[in-house]
Amino acid sequence: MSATIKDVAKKANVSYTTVSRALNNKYGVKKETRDRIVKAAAEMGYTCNAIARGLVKKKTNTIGLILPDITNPFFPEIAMGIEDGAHAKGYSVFLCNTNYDPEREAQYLKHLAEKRVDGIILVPASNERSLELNKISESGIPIVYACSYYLEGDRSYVAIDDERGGFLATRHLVEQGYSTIAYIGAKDETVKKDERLVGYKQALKKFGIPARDRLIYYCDHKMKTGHDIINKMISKKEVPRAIFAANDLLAIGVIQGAKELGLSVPGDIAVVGFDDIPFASLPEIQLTTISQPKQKMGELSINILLDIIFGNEQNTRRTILEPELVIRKSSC
Amino acid sequence: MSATIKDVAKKANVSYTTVSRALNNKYGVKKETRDRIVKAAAEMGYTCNAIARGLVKKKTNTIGLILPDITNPFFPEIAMGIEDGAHAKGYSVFLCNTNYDPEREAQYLKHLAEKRVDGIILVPASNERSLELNKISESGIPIVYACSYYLEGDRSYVAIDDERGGFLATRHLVEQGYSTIAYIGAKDETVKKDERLVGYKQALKKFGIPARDRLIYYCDHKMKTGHDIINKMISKKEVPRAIFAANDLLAIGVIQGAKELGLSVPGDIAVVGFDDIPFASLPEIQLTTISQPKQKMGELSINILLDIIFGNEQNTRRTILEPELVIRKSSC
DNA sequence: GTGAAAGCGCTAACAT
DNA sequence: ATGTTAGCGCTTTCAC
Repeated sequence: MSATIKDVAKKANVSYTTVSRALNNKYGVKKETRDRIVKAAAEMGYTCNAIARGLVKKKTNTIGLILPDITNPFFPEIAMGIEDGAHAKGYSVFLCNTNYDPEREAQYLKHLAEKRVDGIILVPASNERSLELNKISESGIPIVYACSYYLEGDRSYVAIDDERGGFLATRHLVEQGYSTIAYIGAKDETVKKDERLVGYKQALKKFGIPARDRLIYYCDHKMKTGHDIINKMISKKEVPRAIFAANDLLAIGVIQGAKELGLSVPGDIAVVGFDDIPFASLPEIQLTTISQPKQKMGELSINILLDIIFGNEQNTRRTILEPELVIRKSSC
Repeated sequence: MSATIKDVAKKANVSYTTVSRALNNKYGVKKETRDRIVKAAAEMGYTCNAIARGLVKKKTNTIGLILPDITNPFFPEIAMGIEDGAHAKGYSVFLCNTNYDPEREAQYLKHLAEKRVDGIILVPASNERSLELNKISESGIPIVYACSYYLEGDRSYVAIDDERGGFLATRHLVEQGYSTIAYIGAKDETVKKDERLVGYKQALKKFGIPARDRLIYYCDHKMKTGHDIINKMISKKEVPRAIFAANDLLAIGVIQGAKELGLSVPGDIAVVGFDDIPFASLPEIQLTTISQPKQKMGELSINILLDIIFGNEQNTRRTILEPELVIRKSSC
């Protein structure tokens, strides 16, 4: 189909080794020859075959980015930072959207391994450590975990202190005078506890407020879920005075549902979210939330991964960033 | 590093061709032998090298997705549909974020060609037809254009009728009794006119309202820009009674800016957007907008591309979807 | 400064 | 039903 290095060689009257050298700007090619080769290549519309190169160099200049849900505005911010950093160093990135499905995550890991990516940035779908993940780790493909961390093993990660975030959010609500504070967040029955929930409980404990199970709602991460939960609370006549939602989408869903039910926020119910997605700051929403440095997390993830790939790093670099409470109207 | 087909062959006491056959479920391998091979492969943690396979098959099971800005919630919806469809058929997708930079788009096209992707879905950064694009077209890599179309050439595309959308938006504002209607949208001095602007002018003309240049603002696609534009209007004392913004992010920025300035929407100024991103429907925003069938566009794009790749299609399939006016409070 | 030859890990004829 | 051989398009020794 498209011209190969041999075609160019023929046209320029040199061996194809020389073409390779010339096109890769290596030493030992006379300027004159090089020019002739470059010209010939351009005329033929030669495009280097990165697949063939990858096969011999055992390096594809490609990484994989596995994340749960690209339609949650939190993730595009991170993905953008990663893609940007990767592109700047000549790397391409495979986008893998797991939809929070561990099985699908495992499939992606397998595919990425087959495609011989140079590294993977993984925002896990769950806290379960899949078999596939173990295989990848053994295979030697560097993985950087983003937005999540495990303390065991020799993993590199970039995350924020979720527990601290949960604590800050809850403390803020307590300080606003609330004592009936509900928590809604993703269910996670596996090894690692949900750190945000841990922070929530910690704050309650610190202020002498008993943590009640009926105030804790496990759910998924969608806006509609937040909306539905507040409706459920109403129908059960169990509407708390304040809610800490483990992500902004849930929180915005709660606000939406509340307003539809004629409840005022924060008048009837105070809401705090988590993430600080761009829409949280809209004047119409004004969501108090725990801010994550999204861009920085993206940049750090890719930089660390590339460091590992280039061998500048041991395969373990752990970074935990500080969450920040951003106070807006939804809680005051 | 990782085991190859030859290693497996040695372990299973067969030739490596047989291993290839067995692992690819081809005919002509005794069940017994196959089982032995599969077992050996599993024990050695063999992972097929898709790079090597790609080299011989001239097929990578990989596509490229080039889009302008993944942080604009319009695009993740489309990207999700595409990624989903691709994954279902065993394809991986490269995410390429151009940030509306045609030069960067050209770079991506080149990289994707080098990586020998089987096809490309392109949401163009501009209406300019780059040299790189011509090269790709010639090279035979199938391209499906999404959210944008050109009538010349033999291109496949999936888009909505932007002109019709612009018309619907503007007509709606006219019907609400407005006659001073501003347009804000991306600047596009190139070949193809901005169809949404064309629709805007068409509607004005139809209702006998003169189109005034000073009511037309060219800008980028960011929320902050909408915010800034309304401020600029105020300081020039040129605030129109209604604004048609060519995308929702701009529109939401306008609403945000207006509220900050103490203007009520739609009381002082009516706003209509374009895209119908998920946040447009929030009770706090209630943005009247032109809805694009995002998920459908994503699905169609990938299906058409795969059809072309599989050879079920000639390399030209054009789909133009209907935009739909969604009336909410920002305009009434 | 340039060329010849080997080989990356796989698939696809062509044998047997 | 299995093995042999020849590449895919490139980089990388090792010669000259």
